[in-house]
Amino acid sequence: MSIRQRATLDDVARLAHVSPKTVSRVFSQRHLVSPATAEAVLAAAKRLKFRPNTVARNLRGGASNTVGFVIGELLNPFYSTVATGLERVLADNGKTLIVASTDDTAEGEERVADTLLAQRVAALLMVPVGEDQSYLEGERQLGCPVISIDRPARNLVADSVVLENRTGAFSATRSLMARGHRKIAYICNPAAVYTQAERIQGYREAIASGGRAEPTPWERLLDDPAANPAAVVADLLAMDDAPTAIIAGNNRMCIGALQVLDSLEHPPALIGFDDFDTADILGVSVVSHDAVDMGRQAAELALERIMDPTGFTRQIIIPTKLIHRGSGEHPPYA
Amino acid sequence: MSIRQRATLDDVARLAHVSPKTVSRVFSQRHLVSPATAEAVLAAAKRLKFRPNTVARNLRGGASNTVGFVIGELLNPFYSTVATGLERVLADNGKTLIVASTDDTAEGEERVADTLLAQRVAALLMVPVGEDQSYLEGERQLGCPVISIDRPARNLVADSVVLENRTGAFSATRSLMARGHRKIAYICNPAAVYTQAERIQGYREAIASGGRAEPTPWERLLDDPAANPAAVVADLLAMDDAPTAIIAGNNRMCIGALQVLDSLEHPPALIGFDDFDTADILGVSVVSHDAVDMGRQAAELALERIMDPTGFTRQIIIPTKLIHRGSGEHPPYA
DNA sequence: TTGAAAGCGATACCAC
DNA sequence: GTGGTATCGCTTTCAA
Repeated sequence: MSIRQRATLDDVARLAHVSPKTVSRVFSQRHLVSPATAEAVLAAAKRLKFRPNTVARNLRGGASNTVGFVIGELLNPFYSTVATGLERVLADNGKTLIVASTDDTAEGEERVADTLLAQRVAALLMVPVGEDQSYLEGERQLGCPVISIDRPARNLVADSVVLENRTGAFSATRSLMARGHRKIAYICNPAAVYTQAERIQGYREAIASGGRAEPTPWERLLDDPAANPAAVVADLLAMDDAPTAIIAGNNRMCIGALQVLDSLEHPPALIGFDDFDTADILGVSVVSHDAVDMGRQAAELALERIMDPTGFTRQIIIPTKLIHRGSGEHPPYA
Repeated sequence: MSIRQRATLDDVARLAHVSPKTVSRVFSQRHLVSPATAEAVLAAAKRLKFRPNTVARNLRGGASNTVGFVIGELLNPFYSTVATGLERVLADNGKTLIVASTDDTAEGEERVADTLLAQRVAALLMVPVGEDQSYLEGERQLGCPVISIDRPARNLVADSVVLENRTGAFSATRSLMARGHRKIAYICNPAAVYTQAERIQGYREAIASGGRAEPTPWERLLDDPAANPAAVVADLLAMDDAPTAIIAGNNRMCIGALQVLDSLEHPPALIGFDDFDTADILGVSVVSHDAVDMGRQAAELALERIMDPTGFTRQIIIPTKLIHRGSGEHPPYA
């Protein structure tokens, strides 16, 4: 199984008896070449199995046709869904998507961003993990736009696309209150991220709007990746003054809660954040959003910035929506 | 917010009063440069915010440090899970992952593969969609290895990583038979893909091993993306001779079946293919597999082939495992 | 409409 | 240890 040589533009030119430049034109500005010449060139290209090299092509321009996406963990369905939206828009615009994971660490983020920048991505999309993205400021000034997804970047001028977290949590809480709940818990893990800070805020505002001044004793803001969601819920329910309703700050906590609630005769009401496949079967009410659209909008923002790196930065807010499926609509059982 | 120029290796050389070649060495073969010179170069590089350009670097070598992954739909958790495994191994080996979706069409596959090959990916990983991948034969001979994931490529010499589909379906069927089931249905959509062909085969073999020669009347092999899984199940259950157990050939069909079964007092037994997040909560027995590992193995195969494009192709089989959770272990209710 | 020549940013080969 | 020089594959002036 021998390895042949790859044909270059020059090879094609030679075979077609034209100059390299003409071949180049055939593959980029066909209309500037006479039909006869073009045909001859294409025939030669075909015979040699010639394929233009995008990399060499972009070497001139400075930036490539690739866009980087720095993500915590592709395994997380939320991010892979965002990636789907990104990829669709980018592909439609002749760009390809490079994905790189940070393992959810700040060092990982910087390392990975570095790799992507070395590839001269035309734009850098990222879900920030670290506390500080100022290390990207130089690149931004060098013309590589940065778009922050799901959480705003810190100490860096960057466009961002985030969810309507606060309002989402607020509505969920108010919805429970409207059904008579007064003892509403909020559980999440990890808690030290922008999205949770916002959601907690929304929860607290709703609680406060009900006349309660001090924070509730039912907040469980964990920050231990190893923590067992089910145990947290079990603890809450064992309280003397147990909550009659629970808001789960994310997917994992919601599913963890379900494991406990499933076996109860009179479970507390439950509303999750982030929709999931079997939520309708399980009758779980959730604060939902369109993550594909989030990716799409981020990609469009990126394309816009690639065209024009100057101009004011923008923040796009993706709406959230409370979906009623039963688990969050019954009154307190006590 | 002015756009500055990006510093090149030459700029650094000039500032450090050394030749470009020396700068190059500092960034690739540091040990060949005297510590003093290296330090001076690094200082200059830092001042100019110099970052080596991977693209230009790879221009010489012929192939890049990128690996392409052609996928039907990143939205499908199975594929995004595979992508996770891929990315981890590739990142550990200094390669970056480019993902591109085909929208599950053969034309899409070819178009997307073309884009990736034009980027000179060092290897092409793909979940084949079309009926024929012979169009890649030329590239393979040109030194770009192709690794087929989840289904073997057709008319193309390529390594592949697939699941133990047949045995998985066989075990599931036998397990149901061991619990007294004789009327076992198999439902899937789409049916015209390798994985389903294999699983159906395993199902039939198990049925045959029970002494039944002719095919069962409970096979529902659909090929209509718009078909409603729940309706298929409802139809089955409405039969005079309704099945007492159902095997769902994939995730979507399994969840569709659940929607119907959930409301029945004496539902038929159910075993799904592909695990999912809430399967344990719902008590759904499934034929499970490790998709992250699948990606990992595919990536390792790719790296191996990049090093040595010759040699025999291999097929790696990822084991499947029947997980008992209740839905598939009860006897027939009739 | 077509072509010659000079890069793009880095590396490799070969001297010193 | 260090430096010239050609080169990777293509595109962009600028002429013809």
